[in-house]
Amino acid sequence: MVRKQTRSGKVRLTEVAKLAGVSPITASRFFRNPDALSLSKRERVESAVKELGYVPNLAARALASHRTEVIGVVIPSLTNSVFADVLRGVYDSSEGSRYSIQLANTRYSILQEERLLRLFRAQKPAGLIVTGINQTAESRAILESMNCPVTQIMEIGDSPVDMMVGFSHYDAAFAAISHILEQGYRRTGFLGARMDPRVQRRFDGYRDAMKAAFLFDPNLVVTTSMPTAVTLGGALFADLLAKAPDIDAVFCVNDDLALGVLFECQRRQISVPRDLAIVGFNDLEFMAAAVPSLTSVRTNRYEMGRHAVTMVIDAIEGRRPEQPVLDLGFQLMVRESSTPHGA
Amino acid sequence: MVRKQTRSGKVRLTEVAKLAGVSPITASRFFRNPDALSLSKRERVESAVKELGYVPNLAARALASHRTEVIGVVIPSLTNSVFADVLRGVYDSSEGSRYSIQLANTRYSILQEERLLRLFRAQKPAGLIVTGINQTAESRAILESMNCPVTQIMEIGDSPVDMMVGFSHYDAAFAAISHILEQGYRRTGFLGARMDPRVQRRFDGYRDAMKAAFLFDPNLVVTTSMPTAVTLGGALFADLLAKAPDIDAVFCVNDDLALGVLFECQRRQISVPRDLAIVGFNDLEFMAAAVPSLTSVRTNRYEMGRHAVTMVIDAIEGRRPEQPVLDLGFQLMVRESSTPHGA
DNA sequence: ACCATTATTGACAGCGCTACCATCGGATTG
DNA sequence: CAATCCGATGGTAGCGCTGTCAATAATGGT
Repeated sequence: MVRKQTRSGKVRLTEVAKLAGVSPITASRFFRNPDALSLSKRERVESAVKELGYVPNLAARALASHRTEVIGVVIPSLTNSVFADVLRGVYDSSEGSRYSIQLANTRYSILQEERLLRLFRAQKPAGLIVTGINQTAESRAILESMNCPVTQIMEIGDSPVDMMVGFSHYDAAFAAISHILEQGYRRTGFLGARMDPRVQRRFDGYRDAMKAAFLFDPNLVVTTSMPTAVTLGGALFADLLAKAPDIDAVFCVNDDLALGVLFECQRRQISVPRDLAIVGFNDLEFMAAAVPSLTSVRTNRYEMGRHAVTMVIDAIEGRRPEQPVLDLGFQLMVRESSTPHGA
Repeated sequence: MVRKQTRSGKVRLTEVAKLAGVSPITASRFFRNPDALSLSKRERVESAVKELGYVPNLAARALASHRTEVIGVVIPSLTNSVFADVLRGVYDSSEGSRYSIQLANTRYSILQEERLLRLFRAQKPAGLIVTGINQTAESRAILESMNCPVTQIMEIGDSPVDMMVGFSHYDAAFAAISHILEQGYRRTGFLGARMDPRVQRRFDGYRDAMKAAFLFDPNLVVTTSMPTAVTLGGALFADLLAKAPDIDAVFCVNDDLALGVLFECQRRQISVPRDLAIVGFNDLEFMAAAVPSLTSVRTNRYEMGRHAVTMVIDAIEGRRPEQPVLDLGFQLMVRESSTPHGA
């Protein structure tokens, strides 16, 4: 029975209303605000919807209501597995809700970001999730003019456009370096790739922690604007060794680099952690499996994605969080690669 | 000047038409089929669009035209970095086109896939990209009823719904095993996680290659339905060693497992490749960086994403490829982990 | 020069839904 | 019991765009 109607062509809301014996507008309300209907009508509409296999026409809905049920997500990279985790959280949270996700990729270009935001504005999204806090002035203006909830993710800062969920990269790096220093290492190198704003803040944390111990030395720092890669970790480490042969520890801005360093050490017969400590960032799954296991800073990427969507949806539906900035923190995962005397 | 109009509110096509001195429908045609306009009108409309900062209302367009410019992409996982690469290709190809991507995640459930396809049907996408060739009968029926170009990706098979781009997982695994056997290894184990259809076909390739050499032994096979992970690679390898202590090689269905095996070998002081050969699948970036470097089967994931989108867009616009099935092949990347006597 | 044919253009009528406001009955109040 | 209010429901009028088809201008062939 269902089948026949479905096949015969489109079922409109009018048909549903007719079958349920209500006006189209009442049937419409069934979807947008079911609580406003009396129980009897609600049931009749519901069964009519089921019987006819009605599927709302989203375009018509958007046109008539001047709203969409799309949440835009702007991230800088699809390659970086960090964002894969965030996206998993985003999609997990959006499933089951009425909202769908529209993804856009800036490739780490703030101009591209501006362009994408302009595109999004034309689509009138119900909410928006953007990465980081370093938007251009124009981008911020667009965001503020959009008149929809916005969540900035990955890091937190002082002047949210609207809401934020993230953590302090500075603090995380500072904590990692403090741990290294506590273990007795003095000459800790810094390896950085793709120096985006968040990586830059990790560097600041490194620098300040080292300076606080009067151990900062520019020769210990090797960075590149190239995108990160395991191979690159080995290469940067080789550069670092050339500049500062006496290093006894390396802080890598991400785990790929750290793995590359570990492999390079194996190649050069450098004993980890005896001759060299290695600390990474993000705590990807392989860090615990490596031999020796690699210390890292765990970041709650999946939760970031989940919360970002939840916060946006809540705000869309009028339930604004009392705390617009959510700090998800980080955990220092101390493992063999930085504990020469055991953990 | 642009600014004032933009800010003042919505600019509709009517306004553009008025400024250009043409009828609204002519202005509309400027977007859908500019070649149908005379040069003078085209130029007038174009400059009016620019001057007013006109942005089309997609909802109205979709409602009036009964079409959208959305390409649906259905993949089984966001975690698996294999799909991250595919998605990169997908997004790269779609940028610059008029089409936008709508992503959906089945979590390896063909029932979820069915549900998602039903959702997509309601949205009338312009094209669709789905993963694999193992859809349910119902899913196939939906796909066929959708009346839009469909590309199946990741693998190829005999009865495409419409188009296909992928490679033979069977052949790839067969080639990998042939290489291992050529190197003189006899007892090659098989490690498999998340035995989805494509992984199953890799197993078939392994099994047949081993059988052809009269070396197949069920004790050499360890699989699990758990999702893949580096740690899991180590665990599965431990199981395998327990079942068959005399193995001299391991074929892993993906690179994460292979890396886990390598680490486990380091832990157990098993020399690779002298005591054990390791071969992975996909050729993620770290495989070349590992010590020893790890042999793998390179699959062209980024290109798969790119081609899938290109093929779908071409088909939407009436340029159907003469060859609906595109085999992107694979490359065996022979490295230290499987060449005891040097490469 | 005339007619057939093709390139351009425009008028009209919706697409399917919801915003807005009006209505109506019943509960609440003094 | 009238006045008031509120919750539930319906009528009307578009949202901004494009499909369809008719009208017109331009072109070419004889």
